[in-house]
Amino acid sequence: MAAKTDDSGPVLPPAIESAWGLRERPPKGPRPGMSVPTIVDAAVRVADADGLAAVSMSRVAKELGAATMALYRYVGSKDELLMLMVDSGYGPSLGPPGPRDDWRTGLTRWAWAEHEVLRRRSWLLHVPISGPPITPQQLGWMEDGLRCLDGTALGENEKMSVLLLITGYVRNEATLTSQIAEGSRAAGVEPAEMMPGYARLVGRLIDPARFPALHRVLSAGVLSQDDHPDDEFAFGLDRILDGVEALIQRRAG
Amino acid sequence: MAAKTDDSGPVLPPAIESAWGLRERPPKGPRPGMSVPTIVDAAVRVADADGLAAVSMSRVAKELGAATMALYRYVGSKDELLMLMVDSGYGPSLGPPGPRDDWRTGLTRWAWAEHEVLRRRSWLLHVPISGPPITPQQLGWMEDGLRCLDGTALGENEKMSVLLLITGYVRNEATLTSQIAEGSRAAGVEPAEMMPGYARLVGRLIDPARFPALHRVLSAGVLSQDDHPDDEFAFGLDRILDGVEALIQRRAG
DNA sequence: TTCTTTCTGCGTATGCCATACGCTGTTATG
DNA sequence: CATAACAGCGTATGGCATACGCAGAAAGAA
Repeated sequence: MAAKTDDSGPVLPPAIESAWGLRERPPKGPRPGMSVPTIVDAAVRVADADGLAAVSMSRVAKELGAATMALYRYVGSKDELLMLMVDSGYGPSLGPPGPRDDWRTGLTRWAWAEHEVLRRRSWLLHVPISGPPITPQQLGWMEDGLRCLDGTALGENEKMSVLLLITGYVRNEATLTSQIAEGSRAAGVEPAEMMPGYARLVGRLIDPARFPALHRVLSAGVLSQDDHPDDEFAFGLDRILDGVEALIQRRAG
Repeated sequence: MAAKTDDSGPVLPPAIESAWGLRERPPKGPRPGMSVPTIVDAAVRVADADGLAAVSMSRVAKELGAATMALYRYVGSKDELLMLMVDSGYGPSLGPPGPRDDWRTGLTRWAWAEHEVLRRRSWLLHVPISGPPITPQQLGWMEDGLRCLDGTALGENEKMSVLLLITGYVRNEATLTSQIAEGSRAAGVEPAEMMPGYARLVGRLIDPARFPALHRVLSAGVLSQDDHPDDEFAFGLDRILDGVEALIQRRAG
């Protein structure tokens, strides 16, 4: 009744609490043979090596030389493990922007950092996200993004909207390129041949009379040429930041 | 060797070919008791009623009064069924924009149409997408989007980028609101209480010294107030279209 | 010391899932 | 009326997450 200023509210699963450094080792009982971070690291190792689909409780346990059910002493469910994998997979945030950087420089750096993480660990895109972030490093990334907008005249809600907009864009773009990579691996085709193959397929399927605009796109050979995907990313990002800039100007004026 | 101008290229699964109206009924053998559309409709009915997780081959078969394995005479795999479910779930596209509409009016209408579909059928967001669209109605939506940009000076590749940008935004925004809805249902909480609960939780977890910007957001009560989510959507959409407008102006000038 | 509590590790079992395989019966054509 | 080509589907396989409860370890209480 008197102990903690708990405020009640939603209760965090034990494994997540341990990610926040709360929760000490219980006084009795045998010494734990593993720990939440050990398990999460093993799971990340599996995902890095063989993709998210290979991450099963039994596979992670095997990676640790333990039995499947032993893991459940540390994580409440596979979903919980996935949440912790995301937190660990993103890694620590970059830290706040340099003091001389304007918001656009900062957010550009921020977006590229996430872009890079998702390029290296595309399995992060396949983890079903079930809600807003509650893990320490995830919130660290959010903090960094907010810091970039510190000097602007945006309202706090607008800052959040801007971050959501950008992170959403980064994830979408990463999803598209990872789909090409994974599709080419599955079909045993060169990645550079994926989009041309797709263009030929669609061209064979559609009637130019019913899909004139699409037919024009195909005829232009747009899907067949290989723009460097990083240029494509930078292009779209600048489009979005232009929109943000317009908003910031208006709020400042 | 001489028959069709086939061009070879990737081969389409039979069920997808049937969605394009290719593929006639074979001359011999018993009359089929069902059809690809029947199965897809049943699957969509299950998803509408109980969510995507409830869509299993056996559940869909039960819906049709058939045995599980009977479905495999019509669809090659569950993934194929999912692809067809997406095509059917989106429904037919709106059709091209009115002849007097400018690109911005057209794309706004286009984005809101997808927004509405995803609001009604949030399970569409949970279907893992494995590549660019190859089904008729999906390509119909793409055609409509391209038509909106017909009068502009954008290159064909830029038109595609713009559509990808917008559809990505629509899906992201829909994902966020659907997460709130699903989370509240899972936790047995009023939807309006979700974000305030989240804000309290994060406030309890973070150290204001290490997360100053985030702390400021929480103090502003931003996450607690219930902006009408449609306003939020419209706001972000306008931000993106501002960016597009800047691009179109530059190309026109 | 010995007993008790509380924990860890994990073997077993349950119930779900997608789907490979092969049998039975149907249909239209030769 | 024989036969080829197909539809329906029963059965079996191998995967999965995870509920449950037991055996033994550690640390405090007696």
